[in-house]
Amino acid sequence: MANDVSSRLKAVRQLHGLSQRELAKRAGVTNGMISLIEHGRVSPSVASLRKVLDGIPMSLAEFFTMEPGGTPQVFFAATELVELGEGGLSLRLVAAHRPGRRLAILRETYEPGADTGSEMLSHAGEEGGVVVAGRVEVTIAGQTRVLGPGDAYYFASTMPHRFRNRGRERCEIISASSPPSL
Amino acid sequence: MANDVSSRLKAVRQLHGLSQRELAKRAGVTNGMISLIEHGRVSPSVASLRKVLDGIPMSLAEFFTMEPGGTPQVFFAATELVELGEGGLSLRLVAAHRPGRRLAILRETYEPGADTGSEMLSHAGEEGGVVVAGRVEVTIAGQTRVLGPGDAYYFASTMPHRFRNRGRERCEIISASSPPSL
DNA sequence: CGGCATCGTTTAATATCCTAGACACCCCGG
DNA sequence: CCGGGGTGTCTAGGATATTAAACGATGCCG
Repeated sequence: MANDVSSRLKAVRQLHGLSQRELAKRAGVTNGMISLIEHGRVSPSVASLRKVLDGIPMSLAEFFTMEPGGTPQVFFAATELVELGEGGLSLRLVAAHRPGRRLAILRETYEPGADTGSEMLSHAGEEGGVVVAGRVEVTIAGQTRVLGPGDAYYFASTMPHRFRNRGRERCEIISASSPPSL
Repeated sequence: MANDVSSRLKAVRQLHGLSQRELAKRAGVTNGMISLIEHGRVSPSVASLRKVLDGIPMSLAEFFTMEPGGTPQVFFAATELVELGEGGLSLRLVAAHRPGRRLAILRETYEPGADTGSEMLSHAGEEGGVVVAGRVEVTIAGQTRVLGPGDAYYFASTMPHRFRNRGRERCEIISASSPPSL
């Protein structure tokens, strides 16, 4: 019910504090049309919807991607220990209890010798991160590099990848992936 | 050129190895309509486009989000200084030069007194982050909290939000948002 | 109370989309 | 040479979206 164009548009318009007429004027369409759309009495053409969203402004991608009034909660989120890894690898997931999220944000801690495993990881989506402390050896699609504090990485998760701490001090990374791989 | 519905649909259809007629049959529309859309001679209604995409199948969000012909590269990414903020706020974006990414990963530094501004931010998508150093006052949809090292947050970006460093030391956050707000 | 502003809704006429069906083309097998 | 099956394109007419303008409801001020 909150997944169709009508509800989304109404939600988005009200969130930006615009009246039907005001939005219509900015978008260069009529107020009546906005009323009809928001009531689901018509299904606007993509061209019209784009014009309307330009008045907000918001892209079509944003519009269809956004979480419609669903349950957009506020979180001062806890980080939850997720698990695993052959010794010395610990992952803490931000907002783990929130299913349906678009993002997985992780605090990864690699003790000396920790390793994501000898067989390369590969999954859908994209991911990236920033090294906060220590050093880590990153291998992506055959290329290997050692990253230190302040260094960053970003890649399509379909590329085979592996992380190892070959140094002597603990390494910490903040990473994110979308869609969530955890 | 590759940003309108016509090019996107054609790309997506061919990527799935479907002819206009075959897609039309699966979607329950006519082949002529698909031809018209792919030529930009009409701008389909959202309802029609949804029906067409159901035949792929693909959601509207995916359709408008996807990078047509994108080449997802591997990155040991540089962080690029983005700008701004009333004094003392600096943002470093990971893989800034990669358009069409699904994620924006930021290294945010708040000098004492730095502030995202008195008028609340609000946009599509979701975002979250982890505080790496210092303290920051976060206000989301009316609720205010002070977060320190190791604390995390996560929320729908449509909620009005604001970040301020009211302490005496520099604060650093690693954050991520999807779809990218920068 | 009346007057004036805003709001969202509705209606008749017009512009646009969408369908059904024909058309032109190409390739392969008779 | 003439079918048959595939492709994408085009046109006429019915279906639907969109406009322009009127309507009723609310709130505020004199």
